[in-house]
This record gives sequence, structure tokens and C-alpha cells, in this order.
Amino acid sequence: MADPQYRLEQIIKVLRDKGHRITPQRLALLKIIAKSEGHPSVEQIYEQMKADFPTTSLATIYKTLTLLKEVGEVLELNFATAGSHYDGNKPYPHPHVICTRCGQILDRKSVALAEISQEMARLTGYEITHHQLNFFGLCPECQKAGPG
Amino acid sequence: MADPQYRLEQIIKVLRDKGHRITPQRLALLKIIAKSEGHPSVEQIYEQMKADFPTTSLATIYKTLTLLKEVGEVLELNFATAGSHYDGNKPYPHPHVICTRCGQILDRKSVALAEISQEMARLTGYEITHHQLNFFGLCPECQKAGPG
DNA sequence: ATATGTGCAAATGGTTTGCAGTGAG
DNA sequence: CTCACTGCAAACCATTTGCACATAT
Repeated sequence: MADPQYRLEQIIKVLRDKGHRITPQRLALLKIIAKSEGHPSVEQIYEQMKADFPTTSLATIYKTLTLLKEVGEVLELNFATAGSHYDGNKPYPHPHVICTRCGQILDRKSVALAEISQEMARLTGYEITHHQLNFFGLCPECQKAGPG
Repeated sequence: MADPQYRLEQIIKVLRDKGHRITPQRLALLKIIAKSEGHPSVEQIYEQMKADFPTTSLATIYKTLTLLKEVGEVLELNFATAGSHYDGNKPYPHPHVICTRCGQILDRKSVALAEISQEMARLTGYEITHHQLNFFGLCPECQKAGPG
């Protein structure tokens, strides 16, 4: 993973360059997603935010996440299970492995996805802008626990 | 794609074998998703259902789709855009190409995904049960229309 | 005959929006 | 100083649930 501090400054620069303000609330959110190894949900971000900003609202978090999506500095993961998760470390498409029981989300290195993406573009005439590849199953811990 | 008639009978058999009743409403829904080439949304299924069953409710459609998911006879696609889409032709994981402007959804043959899936399982210790691979971008038609 | 399925209406829950007040630049 | 941002509350909308009635088996 990239250096969290560098990543944070990178996001701030992008926001500033595009004319967006860096408020204390935004800075707090940026710190959370820039250093997050796990892919936090909105609710998890909200809980962490409340430590520093007890009056922070979910609306502000959603608005900031939407902004970050627009400038391409966060990746939104959404599965059938309610509630999106966000990745501020690697805002570009990449594979994930998700435990369907405990919800753990792992990152994995790309597996020649760029080539697959190009092949898709060639076969369909599409101009591919992004993709999402998710693997679902049981993590080793949940396998031990037996069928639920 | 498989023969729609065969596909329909296959789904019916699975439901019967698992002790579920084949009601007229279910049959109508099965016909819709068994022959659908495009990946219909709940709303689209609902509209088609109303032709034969004007009193059909969304609740029933959701319940039936949930049942079909449980028995593995339909694949649910859900992106960030509100509203899931369902594939009754190919209920197993496979790649899709989605136009982010007009919403068109294309199927594509699997690109060695089984191997990638195995590799993921090996690297993570996960027991992979399913996956989802989606490519997003602009379809040829929408590219012509220019940036919107 | 009877448990399962249907369909209405109400509830749920994640996300979005409107707007008055606040503060970053 | 000004316009973008915040945060509250209300709205939204896909999906789920409760329950009385209907019906496939």
C-alpha cells in the first residue's frame, strides 16, 4: 500500500486543484479513508468521525464521498448486501475477496485485468472506463466455524 | 444462449424438486426471465407481469426473485445505480459490459475466470462460492452522442 | 385439507435533498 | 466578504415484512 501520509496529501492536492475547500470535517474523513486498510462502510466512517466531530452528520459524509468519487480519489464497492464500502487507498479498479459470512474484504493484486478490459473493449466497441471484480466466499475463519 | 423453453423447464424442475409450488404468477415471471436476453430490472419484470396479472405486486416479484436466488436459478447484478438486474439465462458468474449512460448490459463469455477464481482461493485460503465481474463504460451508440 | 403463495399496506434502511446557518479562502 | 460546506430534518426509493385471503398440491 502507498504511504498513508503521501496518499492524504495527494487527495488534498486534487481537491484543492479542483477548487474544493478543505474543511476540518473533510480532512478528518480523508485521514480515515487514506489510512484505512479495510474498506470502511459509511457507518464505520461515521463512527470514527464522531470521535473528533460529535455533530457530524451522515449527509456530510455522503456528500464528501460523492465528491471524492467524482474526482476519482475513492473507489466505491457495492454488493447485494446493503451499504457501500469505500477504498481510498486504491481508487482504481481491482479485485476483492469478500467473506459472505463475516464481511471481511481483502484486496488482491490485479490479475492481468487491464488486458481483459482491453479485450472487452475490442469485442464490444465499448469505451471501458472502469470495472469491478469481486470474489465471494467464506474466509478461513468462517470455514472453521462450520455451516451457519 | 440456452433454448428458452428448455431453460424454463429446468427452472420449474428445480423449484418442484425443492418443494416449491408453481403458481401462475411464478410461471409468468419464469417465462420472462428465462427468455430475457437483456438483464431485466425488477421494474421491467413488473411491467411485463402486469400484462397478464394486473394485480401482481412488487412484493411477490421480490419474493420470487429471492427464492430463485436461493435455489441458484437466477443471477443478481447490482451496481451503484439504484435497482438490481436479474439474469435467468446464465445464473452463474460471468462478465458483463454496462453502458454508464444508456444502461445497456451485455453478456460476454468468461475469460479464464475459473482459473483466476482458483488462484484467488489459493492465495487467500477462501472458499470461493461466486464472483462478479463488471466492466463499465460507454457503448458505441453513446460514444457517438458525445459527452453528456 | 393445509401449508404455501399472493397482494395489499406499512415499515425499513441506505442514501439524497432542502435549507438556514457557518466558516474556508 | 462570499460562496461553498455543514448538519439537521424531511424526503426518497428500492426492498422487506406482516398479515388476511387465496390456491396449488
